[in-house]
Amino acid sequence: MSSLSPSASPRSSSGATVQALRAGCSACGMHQLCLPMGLDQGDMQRLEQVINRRRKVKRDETLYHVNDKFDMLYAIRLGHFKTFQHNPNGGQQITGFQMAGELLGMDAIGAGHHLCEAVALEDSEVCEIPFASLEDLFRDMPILLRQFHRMMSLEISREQRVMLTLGSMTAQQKMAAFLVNLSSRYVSRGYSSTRFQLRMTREEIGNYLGLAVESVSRLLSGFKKTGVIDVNHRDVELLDLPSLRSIALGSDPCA
Amino acid sequence: MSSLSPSASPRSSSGATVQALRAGCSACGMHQLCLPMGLDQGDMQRLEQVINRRRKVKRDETLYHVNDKFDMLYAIRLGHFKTFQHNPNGGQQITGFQMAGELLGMDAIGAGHHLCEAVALEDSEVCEIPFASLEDLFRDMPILLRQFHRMMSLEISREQRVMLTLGSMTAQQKMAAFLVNLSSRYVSRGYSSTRFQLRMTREEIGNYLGLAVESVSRLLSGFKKTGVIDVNHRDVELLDLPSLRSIALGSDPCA
DNA sequence: CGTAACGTTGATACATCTCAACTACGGTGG
DNA sequence: CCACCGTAGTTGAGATGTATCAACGTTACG
Repeated sequence: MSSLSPSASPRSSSGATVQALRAGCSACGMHQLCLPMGLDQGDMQRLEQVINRRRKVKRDETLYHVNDKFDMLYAIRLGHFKTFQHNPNGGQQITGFQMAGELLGMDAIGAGHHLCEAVALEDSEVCEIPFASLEDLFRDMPILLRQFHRMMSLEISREQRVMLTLGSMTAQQKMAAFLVNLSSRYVSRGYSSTRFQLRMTREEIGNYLGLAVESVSRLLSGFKKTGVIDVNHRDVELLDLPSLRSIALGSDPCA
Repeated sequence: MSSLSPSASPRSSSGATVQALRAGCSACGMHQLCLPMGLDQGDMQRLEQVINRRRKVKRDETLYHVNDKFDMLYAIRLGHFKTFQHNPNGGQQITGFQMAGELLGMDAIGAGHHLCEAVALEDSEVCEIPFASLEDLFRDMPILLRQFHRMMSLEISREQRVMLTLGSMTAQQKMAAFLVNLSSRYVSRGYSSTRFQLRMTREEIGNYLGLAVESVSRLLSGFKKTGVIDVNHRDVELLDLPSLRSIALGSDPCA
């Protein structure tokens, strides 16, 4: 593929499309969750200027590989990703599922190159944010800096919750916690808290939670049988969110 | 206890002691690992000025609790800590063991209050760094900012490695990886790569690795029997670091 | 329409936990 | 200084949650 298609030029007859492509943070539905949170109009425009382009990433396509040089952060504009580390046996350990408004690549700042791989779970779109330019903005945009620190910190605490899950929960608790977590993240994006589609395979869920595929399947079937959820393929409905929460907390109301 | 002992006053006949107490980052052995890494003399002094005091934390004493308001980061000057989350059953899930030169509290920036608890594993000492003052310094100390980002990022990738450990390793691999990790951290602090003291109990190791105490004990005994390590209580010697590494990677040379 | 990836369900195996008994150590008070 | 006691650690035997193996159903897609 060519690195720059002709239509990337700003002058074009189809103004609307280009506008949409050029449209930056202010027009993005994720801007209260993402890096521009809290910025005024002027600062947001300055931020938009450093985002050199938006990039479409097709399903199963890799956004970055392990050992790729780090120079960009990626803000997910649309779609879902998974990030994973390679374990020594050639397998992978998924460290997170990311959705619109979340930032990818923060783990690479320290090492200068990527330590994990990010793959799109569906056709997606990210904003490329050159980190060097972002650092320049930090100098005189303290609100932006603060939001960046917030996002890094939230990533740290997210991972701590995953450790808690992996280290001290039963399979059933893990599964319930996983569904509850997805639910709350969709809520904060304006979607239903009870109905959503799983963007990942059972195998990916199992990998993430430290469970076998078969266990994931059995657990979902079990939840369905006891009526706390309904599942058909990737479509999930959380019929009894409170019960699901209490299962996650270790008290099984249906035991 | 009184909040300020008389000897905290700068004027004192025992100049050396006071000097040591006042002495900031430049005199601290950890300064190439910690926040001041890469700063010139002047910048380091400005950083020292915002560190309002050093605080001793006795063994088993809590540095901060869950829900404590966040306003400080803590740089460990001396000693060891554990951080843990509370799991719903009243237990804890240890999310990390921290040693000198490492930063505590970064996970609280996002929420504004602490989400985990930090407890000293031995008599320790930390530098209190008011985060608001640190943010002020960031404005005109880009090198400091960069190092801060590095440290946050490294924390994210550290946690990802723990996820890999918890999610896809056998008990034996976890234990080997744990020892190898401690080893490498002691090396970068100038200590032996093969001889060190465990600062935590078997129970804490097990909790961290998602294993029962008894399993930890059996694994250590097993390693001792096959000659890859020597253990006596908290004293460990890694007799065959390469073997230990390959056990961690999944290939057991002694199987 | 065929094929491969995905998902489900059952039977069995096994890694690790749990329970239990015991030992060793370190601090404390007599 | 010694005896005591509680905590930490070890080891064994048995229980169990989850993985593994195997067979099969289902969906998506070329």
